[in-house]
Amino acid sequence: MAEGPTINTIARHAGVSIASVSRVLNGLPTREETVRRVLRAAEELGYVPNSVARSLKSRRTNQVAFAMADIGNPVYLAMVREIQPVLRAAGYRLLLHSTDADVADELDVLRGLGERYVDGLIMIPLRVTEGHLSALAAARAPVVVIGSVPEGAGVDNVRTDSRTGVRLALDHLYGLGRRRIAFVNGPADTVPGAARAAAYREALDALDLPYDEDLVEVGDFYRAEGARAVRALLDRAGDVDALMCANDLIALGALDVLRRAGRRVPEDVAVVGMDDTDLAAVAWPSLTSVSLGSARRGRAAAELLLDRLENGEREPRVVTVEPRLAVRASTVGARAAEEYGENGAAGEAGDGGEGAREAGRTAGEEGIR
Amino acid sequence: MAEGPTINTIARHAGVSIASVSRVLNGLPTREETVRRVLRAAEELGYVPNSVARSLKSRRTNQVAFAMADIGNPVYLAMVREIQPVLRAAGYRLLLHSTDADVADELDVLRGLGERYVDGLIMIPLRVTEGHLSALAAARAPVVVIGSVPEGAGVDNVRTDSRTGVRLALDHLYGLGRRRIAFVNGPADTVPGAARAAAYREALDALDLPYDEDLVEVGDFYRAEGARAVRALLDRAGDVDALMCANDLIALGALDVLRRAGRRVPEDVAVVGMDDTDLAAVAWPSLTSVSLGSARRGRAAAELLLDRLENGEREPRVVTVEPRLAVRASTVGARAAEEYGENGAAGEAGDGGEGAREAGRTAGEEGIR
DNA sequence: TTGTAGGCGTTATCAA
DNA sequence: TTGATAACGCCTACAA
Repeated sequence: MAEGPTINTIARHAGVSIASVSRVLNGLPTREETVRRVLRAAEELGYVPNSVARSLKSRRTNQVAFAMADIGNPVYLAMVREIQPVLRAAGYRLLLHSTDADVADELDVLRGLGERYVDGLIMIPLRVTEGHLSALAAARAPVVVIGSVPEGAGVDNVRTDSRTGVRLALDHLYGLGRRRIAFVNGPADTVPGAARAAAYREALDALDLPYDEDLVEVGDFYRAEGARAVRALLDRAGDVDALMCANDLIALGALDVLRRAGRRVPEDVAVVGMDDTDLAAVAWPSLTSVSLGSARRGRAAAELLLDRLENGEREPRVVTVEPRLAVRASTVGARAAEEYGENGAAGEAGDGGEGAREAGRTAGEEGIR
Repeated sequence: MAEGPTINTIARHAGVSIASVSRVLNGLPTREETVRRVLRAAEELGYVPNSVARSLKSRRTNQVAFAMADIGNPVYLAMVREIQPVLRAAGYRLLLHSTDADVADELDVLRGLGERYVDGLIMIPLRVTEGHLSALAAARAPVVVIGSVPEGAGVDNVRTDSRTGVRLALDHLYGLGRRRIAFVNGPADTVPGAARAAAYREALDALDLPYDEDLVEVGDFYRAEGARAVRALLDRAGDVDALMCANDLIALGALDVLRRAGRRVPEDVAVVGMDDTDLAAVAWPSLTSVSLGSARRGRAAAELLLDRLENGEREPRVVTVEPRLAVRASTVGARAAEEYGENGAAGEAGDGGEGAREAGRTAGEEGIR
């Protein structure tokens, strides 16, 4: 761990000034003889430029941060997987912040931009408070927010459209002849919780189905909670023939409970999840799920940020990613599901940007394919 | 995005020297009046110290990098989830490198340490070449390697023991009365592939079971390949009564094929995976899997690195994480599996360090629980 | 073509 | 207790 050589060391070694060293290293016009001597010295000494010093001078770190609640969440994970290569290709390193869905943490991250340890930030706030808006306005580096943010927040914004998403699912279920379509939501006081609840009512309306309180259960966005909620639902409304779940984990819990209750999926009860995570394809029966385009949102966010880093002064932009329905066995049965193709959704990563990259052979430690 | 204030700005504002500003900001003894003026100016100007300048001076970045093949891989993901909070608690930011399992990339990361953009590195090399060894020896910052590394490599090292892992699985299967235990491996020329192949032979030996070439199939570490391999196996050795799969994805592929072939799991064929990823608990039937302690390995690596950052000169240390068997339905049946507890393995995160942290409510975008 | 010198924002030393 | 000043490693006018 010897102290590394600096341009000073090289200058001495090569018998030139540090300015010449810098010039050579940056490819500025220099006498050939000098170039040779500098390069040789650099080579011999194993010189590597100090990025911190360079950053201080250039005011760029070539680092970008991504802040989300928890990297263990498959939705955020899908985003990271897209964000990382895009940034990397542009020469940026990726820094990860797990905010644990804590508002104070999120605000800290925003204020932390003043430390200038990154050139920009992609963030998914749990919810958007007043504090967020003022912190965003005062941010000392470009920020891209994933998740809806009010007009005039002054930041680039990537959204999805859960309204349409829920609508796709309910239309699908309706088309399959389902009429008693229950809804299992997460907490109503979260942004997505509220949005999805509203979307459910709207979709029912559009289909001319009555809104029945007995068919709605609110729990949390976890598997165990999903199970609990579905048990409650079945007790209360034994005639449900479809479950719209506010995310895939809830849906997995639903599958567990239905299986134990002896209800066949999808014959007796069809189940739809949301987010179209990797888990949907692994579940049995495989899970029909509304894709909210996590990967595409991640990619879009990265691209917006890069663009803004080149071009700091353009107007803030809003990108909306359209939801899709990934049809699988939990609504149409295993046989039909195969006809839809292996996973229903048409290439989540979109536009030739392949989501699941070839990872070579990691031997027992591989991503899903 | 106005240029931020520096200690110079504050000094002018407060009518003191930059030295005084620095002192106050660092809590060094200062006259109270001066403290007040500096703090007020800092407050008014919204001063935030520039971490780049600070790093240049202090020669510490408070950043640590984690380099693995692909963050989408559930095994690495489990590691990141442990590494992140440990580092964060110690005041370090986490930087992510996806090497795509490319040796050249890995070496680049090691050489890149010379840029001093991080204080240390945790890395999982795909395989350990000569190049790795010399790059490790020349590394300009402390490195912790996850995965076996030869004695004398001079770096901290976290390992698992796949030998024992496979042994646990085969003992379990044997105990259930299985005698025709096939093995589905990934490429034999990878480190884990080779290790697991050897472990399988050894475990057979220990059980006095014959090694039967027909019972071994080599493919890749993916679900589709696992499916292919198992089809081949069934064609060739229809009497297999158990499948030892070299990772969970292969095992998932196996479940698909068995289901289609009308073989009941576990009644006709028991299936064991490896790595005990989140997917194992989601699969149906839920998958018995050898846990190689991904989370614990991650945590151990982070702790080793932190220790070394405090104490640069101690001897390199080797930590070995013991494998465990997570028994689930794919070997003992759904009913019995429940008696083992929800997922068989006794708290993978170990030692009170809870792996699956409460993530609050992320509303539709949650990790598995 | 090259070298000297100043500055990026901090910290730390040394006089005053 | 405070201020001037010199680093940290690099880049870049500007002068030679």
